[in-house]
Formats: sequence, structure tokens, C-alpha cells
Amino acid sequence: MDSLSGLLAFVRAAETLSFVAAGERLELSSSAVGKSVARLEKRLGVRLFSRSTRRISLTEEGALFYERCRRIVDELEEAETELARLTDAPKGKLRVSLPAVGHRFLFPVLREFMRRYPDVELDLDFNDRLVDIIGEGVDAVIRSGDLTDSRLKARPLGSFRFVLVASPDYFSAHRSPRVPEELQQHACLRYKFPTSGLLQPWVFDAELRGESLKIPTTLTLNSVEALIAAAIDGLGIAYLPDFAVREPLVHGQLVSVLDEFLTDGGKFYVLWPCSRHLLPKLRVFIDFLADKAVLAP
Amino acid sequence: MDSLSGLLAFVRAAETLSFVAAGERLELSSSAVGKSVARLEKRLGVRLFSRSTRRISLTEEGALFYERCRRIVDELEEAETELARLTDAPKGKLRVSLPAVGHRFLFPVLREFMRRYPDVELDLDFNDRLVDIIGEGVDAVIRSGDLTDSRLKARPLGSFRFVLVASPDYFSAHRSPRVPEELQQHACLRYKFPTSGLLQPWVFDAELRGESLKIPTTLTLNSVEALIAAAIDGLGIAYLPDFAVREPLVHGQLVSVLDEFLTDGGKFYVLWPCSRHLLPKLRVFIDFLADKAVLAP
DNA sequence: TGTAATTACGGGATACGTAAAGATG
DNA sequence: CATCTTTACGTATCCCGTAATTACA
Repeated sequence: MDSLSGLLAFVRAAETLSFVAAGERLELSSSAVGKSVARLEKRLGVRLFSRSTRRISLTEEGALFYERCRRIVDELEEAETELARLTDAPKGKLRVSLPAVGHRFLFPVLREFMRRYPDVELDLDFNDRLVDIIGEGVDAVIRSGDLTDSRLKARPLGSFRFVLVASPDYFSAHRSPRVPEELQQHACLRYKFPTSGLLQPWVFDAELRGESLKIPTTLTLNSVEALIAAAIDGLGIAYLPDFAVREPLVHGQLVSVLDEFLTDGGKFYVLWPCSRHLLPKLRVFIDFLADKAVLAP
Repeated sequence: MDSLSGLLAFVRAAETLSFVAAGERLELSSSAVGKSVARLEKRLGVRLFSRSTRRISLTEEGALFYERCRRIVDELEEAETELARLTDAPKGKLRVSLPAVGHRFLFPVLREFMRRYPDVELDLDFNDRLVDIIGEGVDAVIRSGDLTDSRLKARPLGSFRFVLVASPDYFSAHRSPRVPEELQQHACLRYKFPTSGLLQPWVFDAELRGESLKIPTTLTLNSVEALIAAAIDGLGIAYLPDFAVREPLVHGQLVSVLDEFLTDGGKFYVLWPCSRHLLPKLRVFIDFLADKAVLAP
């Protein structure tokens, strides 16, 4: 009953059934996790995992012990959370998952946040895959679109619309399209979602939406940054959220076309787990973001 | 949420409101406890104790945090206990509090126990003061007499009676008493309880018990061992439990008198906390002791 | 004045990471 | 064959104890 350390390692390893995965979450090497669990087993005099060189699985005793330990760890988190809430001072590490393009509009407001709350360590994870916010220990995610998890709360951060852009050079060489149909004669730079492998559809406003407008796929990329660079380099026309190309548009590196056909867009939200009590660091983060209206409302 | 260590130190310190007392229970220096708590406070960013150089007290946040931590520590203990019970292998440290005279009759059976269960580390606390078995983290106590705590279970270990003994030399010089009244002409070696400071009464059997038989206090001691040694050295007559002087009686170093007037005695019990589940190490200890009938039944 | 918390300091155990080995799917 | 656990090894860190200091009852 002395060293409680190693419980965390055990719980995470039991959850992921992997020492490497547990190590990633705990910011530890797999070696450290393994040894931590081994120490715990030695202290308890019980083997908690069955091991092969490739995988681990809980023993009967391990499964039983895990059930209790999970509750204990949860309660400990809750206790610390309540304490943090009580002191009401925003501090500590805040893990936020953001879309890869996020830096295009979030950096100014984040910089201001960091100055305002120096005791909050931001740990930004730019990542377009679906994040299991509950399981991965992420405090908040910023995403557009799907908010279909009832265990999450959401707050809108503002809207965006899509624009079709290409470089001035490109439009010197190719006549600007005046209706969407004319895109068929153009080099179209298409974004492919890295997660699903699906092509980003180019959605035009209501009158045209019903028609199946075939968009050429002259070039396909799975990186928004590369897509922007490609457009600036004059490789063709790209379909992008406005905030992502605000700068190039202002500086004349890109020109937009067919704006009047593109009224549709989306909204960004900040999402966080529905726990009863909000940590001050998270509360101020959400408030700050929503207050600063990082995008046009 | 990383190092859980320090929680124990905090809980014990909160319970005892003292770093030294907590250190004693945890087998740590007060310095270590203080620093452990300080680390915890730093990590949480909250002051848990108000300190003067002489005493500590819980802050509001500390009190709140303590309530939760106590539950957590309890649950952890319970989890480990259940695990230990599940494996059903007697092992680990077993703290037992014994009367100071205990070694006079317990060592043989304890030696056998240690050989039978080598994985159980016995931590024997020979101590005549009243032990708070619940609070002090003792697994079991062996005592005679008072069993007035409903939170404890008890099992008898056997009976003993009192004997009056002196050395053969002494009885060569002084004629042996034939009735208790004749003790008044003898050198009586009286035991004084270290805890209460009261004299051990010399209790004779039913016919005489009512009379106030004044026993001289030629010599008063607060150590049973010293009392035995004094009797063997011929300093006078001592009133002692039979098991304590079995060896000297067998070897002729002591002779008993007035046996027929001394039929009263007492019982020894092993006591342990009424928790739902008995740890294997404790279960086998109790069974072993009761089975071996360490004293005449 | 004595006790209890704190601080300073030094040493030793602990626990980490890197890297290599072993094994298994 | 790639990945995951384990082990070996060197090291840095942490943490404890001793002892001196301070403050309070």
C-alpha cells in the first residue's frame, strides 16, 4: 500500500491492451510502461497481464483489478478537477485537437490567449482524423460539421464559405469561368479527405445543387496546405474555405471566381466533453474563442 | 494527473494533522512527508494545509480534497485486498501487536508460523498500551481481557491462571506461606501497569475474594521481565501468569506456592478488524494461532 | 524550553530512455 | 517482416534521511 504510482500505467495499458499505446498517452516509453506494470505486479504478487511478445491481455485477476482501478482513477481525476475548479485559476495543460487548416485562422486568437493566460500550457494537436475526445484525454476539439455526439457540448466559433480560387497567372492563361459548367474546361485541383479517401465535393448554391455537375479531377491532393500552394503556383482552380486563402486573396496571389454561385459554407465549433464541471482552463478557453469570434459570425 | 504518489502522505497527514505522526505510520521521516505534501500542493497549484511551525491544519480546499482522497485511498486498499484475497496466497506484511510478555508463550508457535508461511513478513509490536487497531494500521492484536470493541472480531487462544512464585533460596530463608494471609510477612514484588500506573491486584479464589487482603508492596516494578528476574533472584514473591514462568518452574529456578488459593485466571484472544473480507495472510495467522492452542485451553 | 515544521545538503535508490534482442502474428 | 514486448545498460532525476534552523506554544 505504498507506491500508488504505476496504477495509471496499468489502467492505460489495460484500456489500450498495449504498452506502446499507453506510453503514448502517458508520454512515456513503452519500456517505462512495461516496467511500471511489472513493478505493480511484483508488489501485488499477482500477474495482471498475460503477455506474448506481440500482445498483452488481462488475466482474470487483472480484469477484476482494472474495474476497480478505473473507478479509482476516475474519482481521482474528478477530485483534482473539482479542486482546480474551486481555485478558479486557469492553469495546467490544455490539450486541443484542431483541423490541420486551423492554424490559418486560429493562430492570432491563440497567440492572444496565451498572453492572457500564461499558466495554461496549450498542447495543440493538428489532426484531421476523427478524434475520440473522450478516450484520448483531449480537453477540446475544434471541428466543422458533424456534431453528432451527445456526450459532447458544442459552441459555434463562426461561419465560413467556400471559394474557388486560382492564381492571376492561371486566369491569364485560361479564361475565367462565368458559370460552374465552364469548370469542365479547367484544371481542377481536388482535395481528397485523408481519412475517408473521398473527394471533397464542390457544392454550388441552391439552383444548381440538384444537377450532377461533373468536376474534373486534374490533380488530387490530400493536403490542404499543398492544395493552397498548388493554386498559388498556378496549377489550377481550387475549392477552399475562405479563411484558408484570406491572405493570398488579399495579397493578390489568388483570385476568386464564381463567388455568386457559392453561397454555401459551414460552421466551426469547439467541442468538449459533457462533464458536470468545467475546468477553469477549459472554460476560459471556450469563452475566449467564442468571444473573439475567430471567423465571421 | 501523473504522479499519484504523495496522496498517501497527504491523507495520513490530514488524518493526524501532523507530519511526524503521518511519517510514523508511513515509516517515513517528517521531512519526507512534508516535502511530499508540498510537491502535491505544487502540482495541484493549491495550498492544502495552513502551517505554523508547530501545527498544521487543513485549508478549505484541503478539507474538500481530503474527503475525496480518503475515499479513494480506501477504495484502493479495498481493491488490493480483494486482489490479495482472490489469489488466496498468504503473503505480505502482517502487523501484529502483542503484550510485552507475549514472547513467553508465542515464540514457539510464531517460529512455526514463519516456517509454514515464509511469504508473510511478521512485524511484531510488543507493546502493552492500548492499541487503536483500526487507526494504526495494525492487522491484529493479541490481548487478554477486555474485548469491548464491536468493530473487532475475536478468537480465544487459550487460558492462563496466576501463580505465586519465588526462588527456592527465598523459601529457604522464609517459610512458605500456607494461607494468603501469611503473605503479609513476605517480600511481595508488585507489578504496576505502565499505562495506568495501577498496581496489579492479587486475586485469590472465591472464598477469599470478598475480603480486602492487604498485600505488601515490598518492591514495585513496571516490567514483567524484570519482575520475573527479581523473583528468580530471590527478591521475594511475585504474582505472575503461569505461562510467563513455565520455564523457571520446570527448571526449578522458581517454586510456586498457594496454588490451591489461585484458581482464577484469564484468556488470551486474537482480535482483528471486522472487515468483510479477510486477507489470506491474516486468515491463516488467526487459524494457525487458534489451531495451535498456544496456551492450555 | 521543547516540539514540530522547514530548509539545506548529500547520497543513494529509483525509474527513465535508448538500443538491442527475441518472438509472434 | 514488421511490430510489440522484454532486457540490458547507463544515467539523470527524484526523493529520502540527517541535521541545522526557525517559529510557536
